[in-house]
Amino acid sequence: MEWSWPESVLSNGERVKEELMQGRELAGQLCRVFDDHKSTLVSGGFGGGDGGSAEDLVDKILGSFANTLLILNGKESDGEIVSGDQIQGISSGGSGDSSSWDANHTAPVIKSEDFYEESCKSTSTFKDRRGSYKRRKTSHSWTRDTPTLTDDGHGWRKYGQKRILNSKHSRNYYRCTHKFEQSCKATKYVQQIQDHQPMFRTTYHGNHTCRDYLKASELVLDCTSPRESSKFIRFGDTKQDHPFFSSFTSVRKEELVFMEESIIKEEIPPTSDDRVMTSHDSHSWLYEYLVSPDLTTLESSAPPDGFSSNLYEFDHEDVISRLMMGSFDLDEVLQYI
DNA sequence: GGGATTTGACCTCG
DNA sequence: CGAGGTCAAATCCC
Repeated sequence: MEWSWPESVLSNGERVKEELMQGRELAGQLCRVFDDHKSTLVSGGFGGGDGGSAEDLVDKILGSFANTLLILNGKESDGEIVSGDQIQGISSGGSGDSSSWDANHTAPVIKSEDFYEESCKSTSTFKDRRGSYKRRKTSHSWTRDTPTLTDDGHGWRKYGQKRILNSKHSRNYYRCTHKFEQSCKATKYVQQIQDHQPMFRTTYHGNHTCRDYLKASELVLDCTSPRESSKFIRFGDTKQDHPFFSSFTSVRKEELVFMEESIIKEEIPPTSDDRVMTSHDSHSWLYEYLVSPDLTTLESSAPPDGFSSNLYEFDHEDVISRLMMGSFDLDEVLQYI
């Protein structure tokens, strides 16, 4: 697999590095805040730390990541780099195939009021009219191609199926299980885009504003070691949900093992398309990140038996995608700069 | 019985 | 006007 960073990325490499380094530092601070204020955190209270309140830190961290993505997308020159305070409501930006932001979404920074405008408009006015809704025009969406229907960690309920023009396969529409109880606006639709080698394209819209209690209760934000904790953050669990990251849920080791077993049972033939992160690869990848004790030496940690070494050769879109998923290795990202 | 899925109707927007 | 997105009654399934 061969690829190269866009020129804008290379020229902004230092900025990217800077932003990511800041993000890591802030994440470390945040964990110390959590450590210091575990009891108050449970009751919903956020306390201050040596670098500011947890909320501020979250903002700053998310801001760093968002800025990084903007730089990667060459948006810095447009003056769209934002501070942590501005980051609330950022949804997407970028482009790509296997895991990408909506290409027609040209403005990656939007205000939170814009982001929630859709729900405000669509809820009451036409609620009693069947099939009525506020159709998304410039929706904040991103796609993901997988050879199998993988579990992204969220609960989804199918609410529709539609035959699409010029497409053999119908499109299945899903909404968040907690749409009504928690007013979660996240939706997605899944469509098979290949026949010979089954490939499913999942398009996500909106962010999860819900908390999946079943899964969240199983997750432990272990910040005993800042070193470890900084590499695996579940953004969806922060008090302040973030459109950038909260659509994905981190996956525990046990869940990954279960997922691996599921994949094995399905006996899905491997794909030759190395641009697409297969579910098997992604699971293994996540597993590696969870079990790898060393944040800084991913390259040196040998892949498990049976895994190709080129598992770690991915394009920058995968990096972006995994940034979105809230779990990534900083140094792995930096090696491409 | 309650939650999930199916499916045709309905609505919006390009 | 038609494609795409959503609703909700009917049905299925545990």
